[in-house]
Amino acid sequence: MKRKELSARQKKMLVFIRRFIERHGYPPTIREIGKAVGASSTSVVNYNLDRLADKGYIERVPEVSRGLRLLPQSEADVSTFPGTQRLGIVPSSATSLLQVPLVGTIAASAPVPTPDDVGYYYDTDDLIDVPLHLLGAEDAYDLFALRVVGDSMIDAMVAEGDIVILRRQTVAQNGDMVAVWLDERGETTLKKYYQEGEKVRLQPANPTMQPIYVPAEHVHVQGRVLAVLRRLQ
Amino acid sequence: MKRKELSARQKKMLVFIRRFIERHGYPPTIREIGKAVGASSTSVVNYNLDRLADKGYIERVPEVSRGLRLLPQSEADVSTFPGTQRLGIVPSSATSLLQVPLVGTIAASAPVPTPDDVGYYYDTDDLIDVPLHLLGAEDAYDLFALRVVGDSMIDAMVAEGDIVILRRQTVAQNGDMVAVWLDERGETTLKKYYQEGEKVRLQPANPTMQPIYVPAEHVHVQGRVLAVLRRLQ
DNA sequence: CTTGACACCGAACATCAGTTCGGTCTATAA
DNA sequence: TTATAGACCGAACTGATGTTCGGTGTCAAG
Repeated sequence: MKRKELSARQKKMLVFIRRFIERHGYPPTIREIGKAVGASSTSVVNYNLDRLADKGYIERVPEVSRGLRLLPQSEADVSTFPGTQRLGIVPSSATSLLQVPLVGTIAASAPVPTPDDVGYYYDTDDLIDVPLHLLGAEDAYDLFALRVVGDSMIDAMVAEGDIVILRRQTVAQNGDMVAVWLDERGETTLKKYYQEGEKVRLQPANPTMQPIYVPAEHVHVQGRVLAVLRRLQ
Repeated sequence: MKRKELSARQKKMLVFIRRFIERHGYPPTIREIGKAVGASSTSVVNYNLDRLADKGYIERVPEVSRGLRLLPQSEADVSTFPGTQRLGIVPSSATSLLQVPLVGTIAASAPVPTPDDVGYYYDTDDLIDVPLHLLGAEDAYDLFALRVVGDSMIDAMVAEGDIVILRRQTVAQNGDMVAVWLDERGETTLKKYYQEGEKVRLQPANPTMQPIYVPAEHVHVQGRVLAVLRRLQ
């Protein structure tokens, strides 16, 4: 995600999107954007939205109407985080935290709770405060937290009782720490992910421990680990 | 515009909408709401959205997909929706966040920096945001943070780059996780502390590893570990 | 018992809105 | 010159999404 220069039209679009969300509380449609910036075709807007996504300014959700979200542009620009803009809250990056729903537990013997996109999170009332700095430049969507049960994650340097913050995703980049379900073993584990041809190398975070190799079709990424919180005593 | 008398379903819907916006950056569709709250028909959702609008909780925009807007609620009202306050973004003026000075690094080969080494805490401009829930009911005095360098804390389940939050103290209770300076070895380590007669048993957090025993006079407690923060990627 | 308000259901319906594709224009490189 | 890539255009296509409407069940008032 490179933050490259924007064309005049792309800048206009970005400003319009930001204003629109502030005013309405929901993002504009492609046609609304097109009308605002004087694009004569929806495909032009679609095209430039993809460019904005390429350059890391926005994120798109395919086949979802108004499926746009602004990504934070700098550590100082937390005002683009969801929710803040509409309520006029402008926290400085150094002083804001996010509340992430604690949706269950993670253990070697059980799959990660896979909350359906709707119909799950909303009734959890257990929220974990997470400082934004722990989430890096990530956008703050699709985050959830799990409490570690048992000592089975020790080779990931994760202890019983730790809370892991994950982002729900089904694909991983090499080097990502991910929660994966291994259907052959009936096992959930936290490992670093490396695609190597037909196989996936799953590398424990503990450098003294050995990786395992699993056929790619039997590795189901459940989410990427963004942070681990441990409270002692 | 009354602000009361929400049915169970309407409450659920409201909570869901807030969460959804927080996570996605745009409001849900009628069907997404329906699925979440178990309404079998879109018309039911439509109906209850109108009720929520009547009661002043939301605003609707006709014939616009995801045309929902949450209306600001009074503090009292917001607090009746556990965890939804401020849509996840909490200013630090709330007492839920503490700023702890990052005073240096911790490595096996070096003593823990003392305040004398780094000047007075408040001169440091590197402050770590720590949610209070990670610190328990502790008093917030004499806290400091260290960044872990090297893999030497692996047996404490602490990885390179982790940030440990400590409280400055020179005595420890049995079972406390502490940072100790072992003068015989010229080494700093993180272990669980157990006084056993003339000796101290220092137990690694990793249950598969063996404790070490050190004469009490050669164990110098530097501080007690309250929390560990790990950010990945 | 009848009535009416209320909440809900199911199924259509119309249109809103993202996607795709063939094509044009322009600047730059070969 | 020709070739290529980026930006743009217009139209069609398909799925997503808000709306409407006839109907059911419940409950309390009359």
